[in-house]
Amino acid sequence: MTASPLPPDADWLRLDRQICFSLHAASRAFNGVYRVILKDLGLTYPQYLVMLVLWEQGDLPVKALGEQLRLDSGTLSPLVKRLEAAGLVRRERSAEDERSVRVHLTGEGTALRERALEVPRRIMSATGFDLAEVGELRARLDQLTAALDAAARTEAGAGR
Amino acid sequence: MTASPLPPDADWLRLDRQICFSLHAASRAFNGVYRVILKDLGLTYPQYLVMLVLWEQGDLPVKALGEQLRLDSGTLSPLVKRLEAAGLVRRERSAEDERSVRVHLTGEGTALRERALEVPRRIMSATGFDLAEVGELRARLDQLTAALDAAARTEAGAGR
DNA sequence: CACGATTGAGTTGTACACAACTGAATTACT
DNA sequence: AGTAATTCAGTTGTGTACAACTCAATCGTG
Repeated sequence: MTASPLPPDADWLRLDRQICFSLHAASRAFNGVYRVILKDLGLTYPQYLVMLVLWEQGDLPVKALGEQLRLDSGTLSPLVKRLEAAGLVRRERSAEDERSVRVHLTGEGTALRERALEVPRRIMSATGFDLAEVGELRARLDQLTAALDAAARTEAGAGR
Repeated sequence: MTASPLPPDADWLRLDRQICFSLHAASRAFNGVYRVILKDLGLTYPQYLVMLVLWEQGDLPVKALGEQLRLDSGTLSPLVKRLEAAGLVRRERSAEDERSVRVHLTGEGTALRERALEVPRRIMSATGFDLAEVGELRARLDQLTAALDAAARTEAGAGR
């Protein structure tokens, strides 16, 4: 059947290409700008995220880092090892719970914060957005993430 | 000096953590939902993007695929090879330009489109957004991407 | 026609991201 | 107390991303 060149569903495929491509592209573009700006600091974008959390909240177990950044140990373990190799953090087995590993900032890691302070402004200016627009976009994205996370759990078994 | 616990710049670092984390998380959440839905089709999210372009536009050289998806040959070459290994596409050296490789859909690759038609609706429902909201977000993201791309080129030499 | 520059695909090396797994430590339950 | 279930970090394997590079084919210019 269906020799029609463009079934009605084709419009949906086109739309899907557009939206998922837009998000994918935006994420990679963001990543690219951070890559350029963070090169001076010797950090990658995910490494910068980890450092931001540590600067804000101090030493944390790997587990807590993973919860805040939604990264699992498979991603975080080697990443933190690279930060350690760079001399920015130290890893220490917790005394109370031998399973847990706390990530500590070194002096060098703490000092790097001073140089990182200019990063956000450079990013903001790169987006061309003002504070309100950034806030609005962020709210939208968080809403989207929440919906997608909820759906991911449901979809796992559904769809058949 | 500066024993003050939170310099004014700290607010910017916090904001930066929020916005870049939001985008990062949204992108990964989107990826996660696609991963679940595309598992039935045996495709990853980037592979699905390639198939969408091929379904829409027919056979294309690797170069054209890369331009549309903003992926370079380092990413695309192995990806297309995996699609070929899965029997969905064929690669053929172009006759006119021996440097160029055209990616052709196989019968199996073309047939897969039928099964992919339900993907967009499942994604849409997972987002919890309606058509207008998706369109608005997409416009915002494209605007952001354009600004970031322009800035990336400028920032390369600037910032010093 | 010749030759240097450019182009298209592919390779190499590094760094995420994540599923699936391992192993050790801790907790829960009986 | 003693064992099963859980938790935390780490490892392994696959698949992107992307910079930097190679190599062959093609183009541009003299």
